[in-house]
Amino acid sequence: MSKSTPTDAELEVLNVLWAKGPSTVREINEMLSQEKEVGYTTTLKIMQIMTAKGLLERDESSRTHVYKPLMKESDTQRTMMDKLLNSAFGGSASKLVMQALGNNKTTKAELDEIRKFLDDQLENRKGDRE
Amino acid sequence: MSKSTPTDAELEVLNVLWAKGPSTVREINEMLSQEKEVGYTTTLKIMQIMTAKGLLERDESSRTHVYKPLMKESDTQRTMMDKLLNSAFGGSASKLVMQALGNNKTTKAELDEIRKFLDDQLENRKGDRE
DNA sequence: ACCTAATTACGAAATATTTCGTAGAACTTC
DNA sequence: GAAGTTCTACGAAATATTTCGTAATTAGGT
Repeated sequence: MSKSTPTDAELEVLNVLWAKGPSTVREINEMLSQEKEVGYTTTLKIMQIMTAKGLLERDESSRTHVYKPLMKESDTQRTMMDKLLNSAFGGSASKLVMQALGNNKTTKAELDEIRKFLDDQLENRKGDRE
Repeated sequence: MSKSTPTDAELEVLNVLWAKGPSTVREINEMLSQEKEVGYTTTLKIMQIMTAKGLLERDESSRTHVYKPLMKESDTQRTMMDKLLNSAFGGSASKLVMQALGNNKTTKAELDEIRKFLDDQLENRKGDRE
């Protein structure tokens, strides 16, 4: 049983929900409209499908339904990462990480942060099998 | 102009080509068949489409055509990384990296390798704006 | 009550992707 | 050179995703 990743349109909806918290279709559609042309019923339909799939849950107590995501952002990120890792990087996390940091305009602050994180990780492995 | 990412089926073909070098449809199909059921003409069609899209080039000098990728593996990895970065991580490479390394069973050897890489990166930024 | 605006439900078209069958050409073998 | 095998071309079905129009319902204002 491996989790499925949301489609592109679904992910856009999720991003708004994770950022703003539970929202109505209109609220989501207004956010998305700032980025691109998208009809109200298009957003509605996507969200209805997501609800049917179990990606969202909705509160129908008022006429205007309020939706919220059923998965945590970090879990979804992990699932999508794993997919990319296996499909494009042969499962090698180090290759992926180096690609992510390589030519990119990652800031020094970010690099420092990652290094700190890495030191922690290494620390926590004291005693592991090498 | 932002590059487009290959579809799942296309990526599977590319992975074989990057690993094995220029190959025939039969060779690709045999590799893919080790992983999953897939008909010969299915693989053929995918590769024909990829050629039409400019993802592959083929040598037709012999009856059995020989295909090779037109993009480097690393460029494709980067394009796919960027897409994931922007669609699921709000553009934050550090979040992505930490997600990749976090709960994962990344080996100590890999972590060491990444740290080395990171030190190089930081070294190369001496004199950058902080 | 009537009109208008907002909302949901639903079907279906449009697009993208994946799969495969069939036909015909090119090569092999006997 | 006939029969069988391997290959490409092509169309089309199957599936997945995205988009939107229309109809019905509800709420609010006048």
